[in-house]
Amino acid sequence: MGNPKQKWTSEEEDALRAGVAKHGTGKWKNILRDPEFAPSLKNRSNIDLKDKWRNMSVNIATQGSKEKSRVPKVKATTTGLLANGENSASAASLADSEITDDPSKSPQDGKTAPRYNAMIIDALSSVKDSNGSDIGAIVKFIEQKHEVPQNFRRLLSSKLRRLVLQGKLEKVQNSYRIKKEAALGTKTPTPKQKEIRPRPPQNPGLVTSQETVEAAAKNAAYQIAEAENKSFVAAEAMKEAERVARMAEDSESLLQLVKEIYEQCSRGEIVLVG
DNA sequence: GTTAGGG
DNA sequence: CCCTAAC
Repeated sequence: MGNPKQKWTSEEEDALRAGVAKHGTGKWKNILRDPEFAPSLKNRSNIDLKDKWRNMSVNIATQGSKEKSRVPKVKATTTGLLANGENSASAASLADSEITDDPSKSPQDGKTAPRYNAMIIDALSSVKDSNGSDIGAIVKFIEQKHEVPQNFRRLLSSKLRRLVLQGKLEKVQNSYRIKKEAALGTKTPTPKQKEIRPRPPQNPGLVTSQETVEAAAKNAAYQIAEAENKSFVAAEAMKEAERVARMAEDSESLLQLVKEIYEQCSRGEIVLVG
C-alpha cells in the first residue's frame, strides 16, 4: 500500500549498532544469529543490515563536515574475534540493553518503544486496581505487548526494586504502583540517558547552563578527537565516561546485575548476556 | 552461503 | 531494496 520501503525503527538501528559494536563490522550473519538481536532484527536480512549500515555510515560521515574519521566502523580486526579487550563484550552491551531510563517518551506509540522502563510505566499506568499490580500482572501485561526474554521476570524484579529505591515507584503489600509525585523533579530531575550514537556537538567550546557528567565527558572526548584526530580514542573515552557516569548515578543497579550474573553462574548456567 | 559494491 | 561479482 503506502509502505514499499520498510522503515528502520530506532530499536533496529540500536540493535544494529550494538551488534556491530559487539561482533564487529561485516559479521552480519553473526549479529542476526545473536539471540539478543534476533528479536529486533528478525524481519531483516543480512544484506539489509549491511545496506543499512552503509547508509548510516555515509549519513554520519556527511554530517560532520570537518571530521570524516568518526565513521561508525569502529572495528573489524582480523577474523572473527575482537581484539578490543576492555570495552567490548558483556559489560558494555549489558549496560546498554538493561539500563535505559527514558520515561519522557510515551510507550504507546505506533513504533513499540522497546524500553523496559517505559513498559513498566505503561503497565502500571494501565492498571485499574488502585492498589497497583503485582509482578505477575506486570509480566503478563508486558508479555502480550512485547517480546519475552526468558529471564524477564528476574529482570523485572530487579528493575522494580530499583525504581522503588529511586522513589519513582511505590510498593504496597505485593503490588507496585506509580508514585507520580517523585517522577517530576524531586531527587532525579534529569533522566539523562542518551544513546552512544556518535553525535558531535555543534559548539565544542561552548558549555551552557547545567550539563551532566556524561555531556561534559562527551564534549571532552570529541575535543580530544579533534585535537588528536583519532576517533577511536574518542569513542573509547566516551564509552568509558558514560559507564562511569552510570555507575555514579546508580551503582546499586550494577551491583544487582553482577549479583544476578553470579547467581546464574552459580547454578551452572552459561550466562550469555549478549 | 555470505559479504561487498554498484544500480 | 535488488542484483551481481568475489570470497
